[in-house]
Amino acid sequence: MIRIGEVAKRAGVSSEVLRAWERRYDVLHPERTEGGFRLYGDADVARIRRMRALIDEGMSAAEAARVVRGAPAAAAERPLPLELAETLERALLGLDATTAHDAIDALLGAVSVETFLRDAALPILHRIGDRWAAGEITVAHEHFVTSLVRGRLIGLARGWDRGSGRHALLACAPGELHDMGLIAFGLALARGGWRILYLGQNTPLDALASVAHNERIDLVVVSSVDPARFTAAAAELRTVGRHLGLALGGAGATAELAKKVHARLLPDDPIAAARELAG
Amino acid sequence: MIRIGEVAKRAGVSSEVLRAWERRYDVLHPERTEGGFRLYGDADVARIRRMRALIDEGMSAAEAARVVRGAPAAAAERPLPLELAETLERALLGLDATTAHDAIDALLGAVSVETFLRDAALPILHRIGDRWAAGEITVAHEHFVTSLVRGRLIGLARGWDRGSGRHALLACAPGELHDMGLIAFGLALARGGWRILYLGQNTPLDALASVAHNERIDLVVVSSVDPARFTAAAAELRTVGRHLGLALGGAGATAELAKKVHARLLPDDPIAAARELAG
DNA sequence: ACAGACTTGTCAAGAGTATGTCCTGAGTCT
DNA sequence: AGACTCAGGACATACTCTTGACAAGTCTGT
Repeated sequence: MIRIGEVAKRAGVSSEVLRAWERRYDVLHPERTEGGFRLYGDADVARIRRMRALIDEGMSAAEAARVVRGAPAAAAERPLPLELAETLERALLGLDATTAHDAIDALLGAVSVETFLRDAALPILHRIGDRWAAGEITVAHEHFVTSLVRGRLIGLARGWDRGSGRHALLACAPGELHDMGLIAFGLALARGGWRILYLGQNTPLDALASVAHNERIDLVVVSSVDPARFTAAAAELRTVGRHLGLALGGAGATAELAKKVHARLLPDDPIAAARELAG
Repeated sequence: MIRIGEVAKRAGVSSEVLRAWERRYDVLHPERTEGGFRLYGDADVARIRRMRALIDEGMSAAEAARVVRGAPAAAAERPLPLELAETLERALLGLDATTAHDAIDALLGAVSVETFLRDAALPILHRIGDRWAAGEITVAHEHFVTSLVRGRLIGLARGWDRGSGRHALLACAPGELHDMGLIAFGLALARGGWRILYLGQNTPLDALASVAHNERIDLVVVSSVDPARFTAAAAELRTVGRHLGLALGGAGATAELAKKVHARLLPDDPIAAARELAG
């Protein structure tokens, strides 16, 4: 718990503004010391940053406050409606696009995007992938599911390049086609205030550096589920890592390789990885 | 929700004009703050952009307002607003997702999905593909564009599995990753009354038959831009063609091969192909 | 071709709103 | 003791509001 001056410094606003926001809008409720000094926690700092980002985008302070107030900072995240998730999984396996879309709509209405991704979409994709590997379902099912879910995730990504936060470039390693985790990571990161430039599957790394430079990228994130894809591209990764912020993600990322190419290692879970960077 | 000045900046019109349009035509109904300030949402910005696009094309403000208000006054298919298409292409090449999305919104507001696909999306993808092949742009651009446009197309595909028409299964040949044409074809076919089951990129053919049977598929469409992908899978294609309706599409499809596997040959242009089947 | 009517973007004036900053004197923390 | 914080009123500045008017352009009928 920190006092107002320190918060102001960290969030990049004056302490007068913090007091004004608290007085005028209903966004901040810091605790108090016995003597009456405000004490802010991490969640407060996050809200303040969010306010600032929204205002930088052109929103009025009152409006930004309304938005921030409306999105209770994960304070009381509802649990995932399991029935809906099961409906979704059944619909996907039954090649029933309409029911699947309706279930996704309902899920997104019930819980946050992060929860949807972490507790529904990604586990379902994982299970379906496993069942495909085990020969329990056909490749047709796997393809149908991937295409439908990817479409929805990319739909959620609308606007993730906007804002004033740090700028991340996301790409799958060369040869890597699994991009769901990376998209989910991008969605979670965007909700943490980052701006996303998404290049997707199977991205050759030779073009990254110039793009990253032109677009003023703060962090390049490369993902792969297969360690071999990383090792095959180790030389190029090292080049990127020397000149830019670099992070490796996905099941194929190892601490050893990350160290070798001067990269940060991200946790397997995309949502946790995003939270780690945004926090 | 943003205020009038910000809207004006984003949509490229003066705030006076926005107020005048609201007063004179019945196009805009922004909410108000307690103090009486207008608050606009994203949908409003899109409408304003569309108004502007229509006016730039030569329409009178009143007429543009009627169009935007949703009165389908002129049922005749309008030609594609070239400026918007150019804006879209520039935005895609500039890695500017927000502008690209806005341009797509405006285009879809101005013309039918078929026209958008045939005269804007597919030509742009084609040109960008050519420029990539020629080394004029990096692979990063090509990936960015593909990912963004595929997301929008799949978004348009919502509901294409519904209805009571004939049922088509769409898949790219094994190894084939170019699926934009196939998606565009599916969209056009769906608007012709067909129901679509979409499996997407790189679909092994061995699973098609059982799925097609279970889902009561009337026609299987396999697409590839590379003839080699078809010849490599000729045996399996023949099996499919013997038991089911089969059609081959994409630049890789040849009359010779189609005949050999008992398949129908579709025209190169996805929209023309769909029209041929639906007609 | 031309007067008259309509269309439409722009401007103005005066009042009100929104919001970051400043001020003051007293109190708190280390 | 010195640095920081409190409340909350008061400003200054930048926007926005409404109403009404105006000028340039377009259309109409004669």
